[in-house]
Amino acid sequence: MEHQALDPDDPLAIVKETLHDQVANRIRDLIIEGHLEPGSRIDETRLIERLGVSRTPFREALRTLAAEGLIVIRPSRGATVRKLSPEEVHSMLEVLGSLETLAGRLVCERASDAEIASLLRLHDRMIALYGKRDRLPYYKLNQEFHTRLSALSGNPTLREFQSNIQGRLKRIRFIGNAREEAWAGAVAEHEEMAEALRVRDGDRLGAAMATHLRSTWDRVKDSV
Amino acid sequence: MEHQALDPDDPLAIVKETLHDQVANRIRDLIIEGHLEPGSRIDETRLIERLGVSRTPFREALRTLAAEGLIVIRPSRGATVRKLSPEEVHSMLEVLGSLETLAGRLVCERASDAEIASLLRLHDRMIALYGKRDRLPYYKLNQEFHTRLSALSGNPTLREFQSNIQGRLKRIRFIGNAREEAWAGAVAEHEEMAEALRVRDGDRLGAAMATHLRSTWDRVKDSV
DNA sequence: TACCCTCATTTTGTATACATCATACAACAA
DNA sequence: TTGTTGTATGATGTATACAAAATGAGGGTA
Repeated sequence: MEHQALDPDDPLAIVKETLHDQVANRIRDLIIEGHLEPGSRIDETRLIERLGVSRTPFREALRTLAAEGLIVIRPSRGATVRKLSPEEVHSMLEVLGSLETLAGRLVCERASDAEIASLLRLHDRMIALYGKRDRLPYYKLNQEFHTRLSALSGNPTLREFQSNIQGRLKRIRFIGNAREEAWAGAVAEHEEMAEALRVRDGDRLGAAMATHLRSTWDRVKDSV
Repeated sequence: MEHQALDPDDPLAIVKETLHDQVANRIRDLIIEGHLEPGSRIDETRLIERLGVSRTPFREALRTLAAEGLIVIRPSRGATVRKLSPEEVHSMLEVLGSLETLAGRLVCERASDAEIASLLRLHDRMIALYGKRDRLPYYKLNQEFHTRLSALSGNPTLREFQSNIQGRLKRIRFIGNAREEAWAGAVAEHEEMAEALRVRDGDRLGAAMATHLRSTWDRVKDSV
């Protein structure tokens, strides 16, 4: 007899997480939080010791992260945290722009009124945080806004890739809003996105997303 | 003293490939060639035996393939070849359309005349093969055309994602051109793409790519 | 017949041991 | 010196051993 297929949305389901998944998540966090710097070597022995796992799940996690583009493994030479060149960052923002433009159009076509309302609520909370210049929560909500927008496109592949690129750029984009006028610019672009959402104008929202991501490049290009 | 960074173009360089890379490539081929059917279980024991490797590199390869979206691993339940729902196929073609639209525009902006000429030569060879109804070589050249177009966009991220989606859809798209009129339609779309390339009209090429991938969905949707 | 149990078997997850390779450094030669 | 070769050390790659979990086949009960 086979078990029922697990429904990941079922709140009763016990989510079983294997060690390599836990390790992968942990290392992802270490990279994002800056404990592992881009370009730096990942010392297997030391990290294994600190994480308290054996090499097998650890190395499997490394393979996953490599496939995700977060680290680079060179045969017999170990793994390093991937260091993005400015060109690579630009290329990612270019692709992200294309993806989120599509997401914007799809959301206006397919999302329910309730879903759009929830996006707008997220937006309002972001604006409130901007008013208080509360940078970290704003940043997190901003990430969530883009993630949700992609999710609500109803296109799982779009969602997957958006999430992947966002993951690769997480650290860099955090730096982006450091300057006050850059942050103000981003907020203005978000206002335009929110307005397009309110009137469900897919082309307008798409254009706003494209503009937003081109501007994002302008905001971060000097710090990469 | 550190080794010289390997120049992959140096014909003298010994390309070192670890076992898990070889295994990953091998399994990719097995999936594409249909020896491992979508939805079917991947029997670790048996496959390991036939490949002649131990479990460690094999399982690392599985992790890589899972991150690429080719297989699905459920904790304690083993791996299965990912079976795409029609919705997923559609979502991938939608994203691929968006990516290749961007690629088309970028190629017209950035590629050299020689590069565009090489794309057009590829196109001409495809047409010749279509004239002979030589399906397998046509299919392969077609894949290469799309791959090269993405590469010539000069955007490495675009290239990476295009390649990923193309890999996931390889089997399905092969089925697509089975019917004669479907194939003829694809060829007509490629003629339009070639013409846009000749005159370096980025918007026109982008539009042609978008149309092409929407039509691809129409061609494959009944067989997924 | 349908529905649990139980337990052997198989399969998967993890740890560890062994093999191979890169790197650093010392000894030597030019 | 300067460059080259040999060698030790540590890190990476792979195989195997052991642990834990899932699966499946009876066998009993309602």
